[in-house]
Amino acid sequence: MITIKDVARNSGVSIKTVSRVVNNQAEVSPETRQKVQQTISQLGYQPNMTARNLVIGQSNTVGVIIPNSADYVFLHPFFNEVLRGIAEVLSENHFNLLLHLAHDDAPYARLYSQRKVDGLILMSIPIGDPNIQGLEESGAPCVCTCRISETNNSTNWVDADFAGGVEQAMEHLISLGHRRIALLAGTMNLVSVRLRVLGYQNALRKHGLPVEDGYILEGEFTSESGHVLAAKAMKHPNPPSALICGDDMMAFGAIQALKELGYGVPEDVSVIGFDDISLARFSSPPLTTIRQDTYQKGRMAAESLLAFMRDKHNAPPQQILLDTFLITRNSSAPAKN
Amino acid sequence: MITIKDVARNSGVSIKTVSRVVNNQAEVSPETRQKVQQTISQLGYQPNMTARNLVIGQSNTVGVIIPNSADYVFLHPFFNEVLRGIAEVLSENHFNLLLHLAHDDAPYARLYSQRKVDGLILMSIPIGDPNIQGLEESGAPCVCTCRISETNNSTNWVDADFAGGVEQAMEHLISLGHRRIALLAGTMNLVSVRLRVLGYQNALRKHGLPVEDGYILEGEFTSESGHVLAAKAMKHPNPPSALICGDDMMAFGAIQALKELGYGVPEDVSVIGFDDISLARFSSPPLTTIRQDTYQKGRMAAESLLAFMRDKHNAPPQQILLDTFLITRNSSAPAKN
DNA sequence: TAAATTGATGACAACGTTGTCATTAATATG
DNA sequence: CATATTAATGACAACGTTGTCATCAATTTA
Repeated sequence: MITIKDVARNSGVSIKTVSRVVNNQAEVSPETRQKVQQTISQLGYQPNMTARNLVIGQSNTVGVIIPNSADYVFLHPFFNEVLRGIAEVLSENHFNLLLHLAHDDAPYARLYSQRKVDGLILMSIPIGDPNIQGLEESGAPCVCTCRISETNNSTNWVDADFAGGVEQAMEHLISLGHRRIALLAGTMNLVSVRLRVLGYQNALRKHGLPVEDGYILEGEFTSESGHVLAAKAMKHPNPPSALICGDDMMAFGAIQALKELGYGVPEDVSVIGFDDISLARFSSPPLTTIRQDTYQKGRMAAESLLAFMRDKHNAPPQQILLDTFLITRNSSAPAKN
Repeated sequence: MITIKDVARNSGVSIKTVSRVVNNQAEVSPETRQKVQQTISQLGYQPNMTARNLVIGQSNTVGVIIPNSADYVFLHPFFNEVLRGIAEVLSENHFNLLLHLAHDDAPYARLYSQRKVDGLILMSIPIGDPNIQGLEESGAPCVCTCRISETNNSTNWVDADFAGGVEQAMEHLISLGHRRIALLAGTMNLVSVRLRVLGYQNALRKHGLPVEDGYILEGEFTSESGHVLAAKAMKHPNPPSALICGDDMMAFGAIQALKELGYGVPEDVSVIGFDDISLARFSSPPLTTIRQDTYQKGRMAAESLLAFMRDKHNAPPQQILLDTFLITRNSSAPAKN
């Protein structure tokens, strides 16, 4: 391995001068600079970042935490769009991206305490995650792509407007004449899911509609879960004429279940998804859904973290709410009666 | 920041002894060990991995390279399954995962030269990638989830059996009576695509069928491309009765195009995909496709790399071919005539 | 002309670990 | 009992950088 010493010896200067050239610092004469640069490319020298990081006391790396206990998060189609947004921003800012699966037994705060990363982006952390406390104690700069609790405003977070999105879907359905609308929600230990419920309730209240018992069904963000919950919803004594699903995967499963039960979509039952993943328009019928800009979400999360890291003392926690958009396709139609 | 010195001072031993305790080395008396461990948890000491890595001369990190010039690779649904496989194996082996988008101007060999990673996993690198040479010169341990060239056997790689998979699909279609089968391939600068073509040609030859001009269409792994190519295929003077697509996304686009042109799928035209992504069974009709175990592919790639890194000198390059499986759903049916 | 300032450079410590080797005390061996 | 061996520990160098400060020559200022 070629080190800075080799370069120094070969170009007849001190290691400090080589360091100055490598880091593009001013106080080097043009001749010396050129001589050193020539030696560097001749020897193929590359600075050892580990040594550099040790001295400057940071790693130029950001950790991205993904819960692996809930497999669907990692495998969910929206996940790589967020990740891509994050990766691009980090790359533009010459930061590395350390991808880390959260297990229960490996507290991710260690990534910071052990100086592997300078900050963390947390994706879809469930409420009550035991690692959160250790994380706060460690003092790691941190941004969540979800709120950690509904009321929390001491953390940085970037969220889609889940409540607003569901409200949009409700407005759409209500304007089509639907009055019996069920919500196939995700796991209630996610704030994003609780916010969907909030939006659902807000819309009902606004239009003076009753909150029917058994119209809010809890499940997971998978097609299987959507399948199960849709079947369950239709067994309700007063079955709904429309379903709003926690995400598009659930919606796909729900549509399949409805078809199996002999319901036409959207003739008998309207179905609305959430996310607008790239396949939403290939389902049958093409899916009406609430679009969230997941790529942008990733970019914002990374930018917010970098800004916070640069200016830890003065920066107040940033809380960013991203707009959602109703994409009307063919899975929603006027209510029958 | 608490360092090893603080722990040493607080427990009245030398830093070397603390180091021994931290690294669970044998030659420490039980009493000393306990005393030190107590101080560690009392002070909340976490070793600085940067310093450690500097001394031991490795980073315990593996880089995963994803080309970002071809966006579809990153955004492709199969990608996170591979990544998850990789991430799990690395995590099990206490390695970190550095995710890196390949741009043209940032040669990824530097990740190794600069000691940021101990080895690399390359995903879907196109033929003629200018970074490959620098990578070989750097001597970085390396595994590709694709072959870099058809004939290359000096690199480690893990591949699905693309040729065999397409051959399976061909056998299936031929047994259903199809004789006019087109291949909607991906970009020809990927070895995996060339291997698909190879499988296609093998099957034709085996059954004494002619290679019809204009039946192999080049495109991208996107639904848009599938849409365009399917339309193009059906304009052929002797239009095909079946389409084999480079991946499921293309198949979704192709099915949509066929429907728009008034063809029934599978009554008029059979369509077969590749990958069996989780949504393949939600398309309409549910998609017949060649399944590849992408999660396993990720695991194998990571395991192969770790094995190679442990034993760089003796280990010959590993070349692993993973089986594919035909999943028969409803998008393929007997030929009409 | 002498003193002060500037520019270019290098010697050396520091970052927080681990590796090497020496030292000491306790134990085993002849 | 004297010597050899083992176990436990620590002093110090090393890893490859950057930061601090000193040095020296060249220039500017008074």
